[in-house]
Amino acid sequence: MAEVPNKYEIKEVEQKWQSFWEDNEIYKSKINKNKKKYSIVIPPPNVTGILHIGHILNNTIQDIYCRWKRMNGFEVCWVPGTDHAGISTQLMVEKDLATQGIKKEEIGREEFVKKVWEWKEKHGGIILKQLKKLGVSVDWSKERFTLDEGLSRAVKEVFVDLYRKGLIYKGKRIINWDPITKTALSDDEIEFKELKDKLYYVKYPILDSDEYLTIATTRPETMFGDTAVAVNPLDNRYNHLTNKTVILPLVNKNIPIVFDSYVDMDFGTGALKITPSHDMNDFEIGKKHNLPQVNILTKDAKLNENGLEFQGMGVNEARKKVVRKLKEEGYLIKEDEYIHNVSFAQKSGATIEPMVSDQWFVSMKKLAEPAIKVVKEGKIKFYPDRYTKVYFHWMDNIRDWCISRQLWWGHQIPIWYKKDTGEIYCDLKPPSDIENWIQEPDVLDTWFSSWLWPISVFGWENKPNEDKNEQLNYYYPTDFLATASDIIFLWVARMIMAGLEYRKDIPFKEVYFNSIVRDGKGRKMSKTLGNSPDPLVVMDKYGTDALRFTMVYLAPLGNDVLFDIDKTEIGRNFVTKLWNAGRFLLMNKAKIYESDEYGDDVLKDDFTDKWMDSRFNSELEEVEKCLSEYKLNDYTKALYNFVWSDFCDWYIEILKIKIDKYPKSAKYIIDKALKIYEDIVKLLHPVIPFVTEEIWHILEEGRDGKSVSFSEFPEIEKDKINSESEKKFEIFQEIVSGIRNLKAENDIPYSEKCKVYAICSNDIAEKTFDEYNDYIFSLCNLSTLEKIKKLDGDKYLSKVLADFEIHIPFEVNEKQIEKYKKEIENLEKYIANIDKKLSNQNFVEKAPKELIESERAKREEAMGKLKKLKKLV
RNA sequence: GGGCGAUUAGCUCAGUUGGUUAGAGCACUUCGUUUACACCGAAGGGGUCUGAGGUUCGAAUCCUUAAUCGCCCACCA
Repeated sequence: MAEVPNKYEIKEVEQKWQSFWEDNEIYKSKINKNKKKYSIVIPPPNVTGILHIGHILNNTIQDIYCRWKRMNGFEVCWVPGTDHAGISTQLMVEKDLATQGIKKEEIGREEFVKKVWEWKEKHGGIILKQLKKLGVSVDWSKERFTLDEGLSRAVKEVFVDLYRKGLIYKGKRIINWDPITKTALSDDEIEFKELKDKLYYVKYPILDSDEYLTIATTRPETMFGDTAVAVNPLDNRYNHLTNKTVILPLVNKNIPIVFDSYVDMDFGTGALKITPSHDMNDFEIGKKHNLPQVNILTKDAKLNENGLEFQGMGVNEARKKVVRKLKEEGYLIKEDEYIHNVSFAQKSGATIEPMVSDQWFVSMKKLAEPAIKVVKEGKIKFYPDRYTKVYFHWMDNIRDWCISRQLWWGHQIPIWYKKDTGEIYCDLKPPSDIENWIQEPDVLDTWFSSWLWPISVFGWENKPNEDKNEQLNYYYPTDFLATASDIIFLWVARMIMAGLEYRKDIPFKEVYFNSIVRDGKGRKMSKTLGNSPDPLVVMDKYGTDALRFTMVYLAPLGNDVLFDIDKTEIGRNFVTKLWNAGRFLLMNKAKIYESDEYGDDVLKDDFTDKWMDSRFNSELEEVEKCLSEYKLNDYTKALYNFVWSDFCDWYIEILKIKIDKYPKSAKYIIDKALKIYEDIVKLLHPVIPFVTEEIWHILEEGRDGKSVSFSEFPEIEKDKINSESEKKFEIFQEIVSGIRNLKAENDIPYSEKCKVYAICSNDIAEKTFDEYNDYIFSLCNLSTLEKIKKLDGDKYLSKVLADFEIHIPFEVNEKQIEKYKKEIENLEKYIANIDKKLSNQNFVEKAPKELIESERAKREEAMGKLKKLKKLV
């Protein structure tokens, strides 16, 4: 038998098993047609990112399912990998080069991309090493990267295919321009922030008239791009301005007044300046009225040659100067304080400038239709369910997806323009006479590779031959996706569309949106606040199992988790408790096995064993239910309570008495307990893999080279669930707690052995008492425990329970009398309440019979108690 | 502006289809170092469920409404 170490050496043990799992590649998955498969693809983190606390929860959830399914005999395949994260990575490298005084334009595209790859080799993949420490049971042999050869090929396949189907087009549109990274962004990559600004009222002179038309704007500096002023056709103030023209101040250009119902009469002056090149709505109005577009900004958001003397100024500087000039020339009427929303780039933080430019788009409507259908039909389920609504709302109003990015790091678009004719060529391979062509310089949005992830990771390089791709046919569709809810549109929805378009099948069956992790005060984790704990530090301090357990324990489905480092104590303490329970059982086993005084006098399963069998199987039922319904924190909570309270506080405590009392049966008693313990360890393995692996190996010799993660998950034995055993045990607990309580209330130390008389109130109490009075005696530390029919004399401390009266011979004190009185008062209130119900005609007529019966029973019980209590006062 | 979620003990949260004297963990109080565990054990105090209406024999639970907090979508210059 393996030696039982005293202390659980967290770091050492976790390190040992992590290496064992990895070195032996035990989680490598092979196609096995005889087994049901269970596959998951990891949400690929940024290749240069580092592990943060949110990753812990997300990956632990996936790991729980992989380990659980594996123990249930599934062929489990969890594919890891990373994302090239176009914008973030390019920004990072640009910044790094800047410290060396190098600008990317100086070294050119090819050299720059080389530098990014070097950066990726040097700094990339750290996050995967960190995930290894977390104990994720992924198949490392299948690791992929969104820019590796195979995935790049898949991206091209899809681009070319969509282009040929007419679903990808190039268009001059107004897009979100990020002046820092100098690229277009999709609508989903920007966010709005409330800003305190000014609303300026500027008058535009009306041609051939003394009149002015006053407009209100927050962006006077864009006036150089104005090509009209719009008013509402129903606005009586401006009826007379039909076919009139205004003179654009400073520029002295004539622009028309147009009438459009879009204009809100109640806002500002009811007159709106129209800048089609630099405002989303103005762009639409401009198109409707055939207005020209005048671009006034350079790619880094400075005024261009159209900006007169303001050319070369940044937007903010230009605004100040333009306002000053307008004031000087008498065009500025007033300025008001104004709070409005301004859009920013999520990644770079730049203020977005809407600009008109040539970009590539995916036409989404047609792709969205089947993707809406599968969710409607319940083929894909979201947890929590409310995200289906969010999904439908976005999908029903889907807009075309701007996929071109003016970056260098990413998949360059497989489009070539003929130098002389401008003819467009689109294919996987460049044209043969490449010298006559120029490739589109733009790269694709990072999500254009991510949306293929569940397909492409299985080796979908060669679409035409996909039928022969065994991996894909076996593992696709995947079974489960765990991700954060903020990428439901960016990623989840698009994967569904891509899956249906390219595999004619959903990419996953169930989507779990895990909680957002916040700090203890409910604030978002952020670098600037410095409130984001480093998971590696936490793992170091408390152990990886502890962190995993705590995160899941605290994270309810659909709500945020408030996480503090200190809270990891929950998991750490639990792991220690589990460990110590095992240590205790094994120590006893060692003692018993080396002595021969323990014979065959076997005490077959007694009431505690029957109770434990029943409880364990109910617990197992609960565990399966929680896991299949994705109630992960209930899964951990159920086991936490079961292990701590039922198994340790009651079962093991009684076991101590049992082996003392029946030494000859000790072997049987300990083995029985160890069997339950081993099953508990298995139930906990999915969430705390390290400690359970260690325990499993200590429990039995000869498990070298094996892993608990491939052992069988316990099966429910329904016939062992027995409500009578549980009821009896509850009555037993009632009297034990009652006596302890009575002692404690009266300052009788637990160590002081005292005398207790018990009167049983019913048959089942009588039976329970007779059978188990030895245990009651020991657990309460008594000198005598006697069953009586009637009490003699009146010098007792007493307690009336549901099934028992207990009495300790003692001088009665005032304090105790007060207690009785208070309890009598409570009982009277309680009974009055029931009487009120029972005397209510409506209740008696309408309530279900069982309920009325149970109310009557409750009343009777309370009355009994009351009578007995009254005797004591 | 539209939608969603939350509001239960000092704190963090459970509470299934309306029917329990409303639960847990942490914190707190008292007792306890009895040979698994002080990262422990035993016992205890503490809430009428954000406010106001309503439905019902019966509401923490259903409806209406208000307030507060949070999130998502839209982006009226």
